[in-house]
Amino acid sequence: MRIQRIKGTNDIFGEEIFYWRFVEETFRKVCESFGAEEMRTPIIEPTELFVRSVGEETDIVQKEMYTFVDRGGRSVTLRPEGTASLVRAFMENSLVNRGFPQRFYYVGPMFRYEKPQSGRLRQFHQIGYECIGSPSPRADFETILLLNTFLKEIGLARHRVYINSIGCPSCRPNYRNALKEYYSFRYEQLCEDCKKRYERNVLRLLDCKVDAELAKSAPKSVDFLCEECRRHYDELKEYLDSAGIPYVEDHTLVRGLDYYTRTVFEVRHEGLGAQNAIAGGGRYDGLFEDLGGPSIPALGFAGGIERIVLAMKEEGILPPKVNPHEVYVVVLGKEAFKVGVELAKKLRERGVNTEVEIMERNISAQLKNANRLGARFSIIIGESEITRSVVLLRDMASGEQFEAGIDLAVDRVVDALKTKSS
RNA sequence: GUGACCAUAGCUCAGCUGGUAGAGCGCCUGACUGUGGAUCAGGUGGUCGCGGGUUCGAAUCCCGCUGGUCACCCCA
Repeated sequence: MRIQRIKGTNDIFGEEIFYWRFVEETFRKVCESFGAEEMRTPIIEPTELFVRSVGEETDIVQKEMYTFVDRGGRSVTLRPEGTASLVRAFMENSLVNRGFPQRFYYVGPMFRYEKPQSGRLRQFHQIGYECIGSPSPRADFETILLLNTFLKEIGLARHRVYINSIGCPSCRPNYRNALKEYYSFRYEQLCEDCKKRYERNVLRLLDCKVDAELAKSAPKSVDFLCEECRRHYDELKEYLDSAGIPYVEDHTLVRGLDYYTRTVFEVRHEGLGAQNAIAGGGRYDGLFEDLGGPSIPALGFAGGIERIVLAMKEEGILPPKVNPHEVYVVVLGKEAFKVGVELAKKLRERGVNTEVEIMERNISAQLKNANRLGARFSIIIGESEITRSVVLLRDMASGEQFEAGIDLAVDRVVDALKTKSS
């Protein structure tokens, strides 16, 4: 058997690549329009980084990380998410000195050892954004606004923004106790997994699908918020309302990463199936300290490119495409090839994507190839053209063709492409 | 990690209750020896995912493995 790709990974090419480029380029554009700069961090990090940030008890750390020992005996991990790396990089490069706030975005592959299904792969790709330094709900608002703007630019319509507040270290213990009390009376009704969660992390009980009914009438985190958290949450909603950004309060929304404080949010798409969260994030005011740094408030989100692309397809959104074969240069013979190469060079300098025949085929096969590739024009160069210093210009759509001097041919093709495509 | 369904030509699939492979599309060639897209003719193409078992005989039945898909779990 031939070697095949690793389970849960994908080759991306052809039509698919245009969706990806559109998502990535739109994200870059939107982030930069909000004042964010790009950051690229290694995809491999010390295992410790994720254990301390994402949380020892989380599923990600417990069973989903690509962790191995390198040749130097160090435990390293393929990043399962982007925030930890960015925070690490922020501290390691002393970026505090640049003042606040600082907005960053990133694009790249993440790795989680899970069983693949629709919208879930072992190597998947995220676009992410982090806003560092502001404790204000205005930062939360702006971050959600940015995400919303991006999704709108992509063209998505059938998605919803869900928000919740899970409090801070001072008020969450109260809530946790209330939840424990609530579930202690219903312990026997819980599914096996939830019985374990009851001990480890009660908050997780809320997003269990088996016990969803119980979660509906469970105590809500928003009812246990301290004064500060309460004000923060209310103000965020005020800004969202004022800006006309639609959202739904979901009191069962708790995220699977331990570093979140106060605001958490998620965007779900209705056309997607089980894995319907296309983006998610929240505030992480304690993360810098958890990683041994100063206390710096921050928040951010990540979106899954694969899932966003699925959502686009679901809604019938087509990305812009690039035709790498606008012009096909048909050459008949060695001298014609030399002339064709020169002509192609001039066209490329004018920004026209041009392919020159290198298979030494007959004219019929070359035109057939040009047609298949979707060339708008073919330029035919044979011996009779060379002796008269002309080329044949063929419009592939109409089949019309005429002779032109080489320099004139370049101008005419460039003009024709310009008028047609605009 | 658990479960269900699936795995035949480059692609989409057929192959009924076991008798050692077929279609459409694609690709190549020709009709059209310097003209593509339509049509027609011909050609290329598969140790039927891998390994084992039952059988005179397995693509077809059974078991295992690998991979895919979907769901659980969790998340992007």
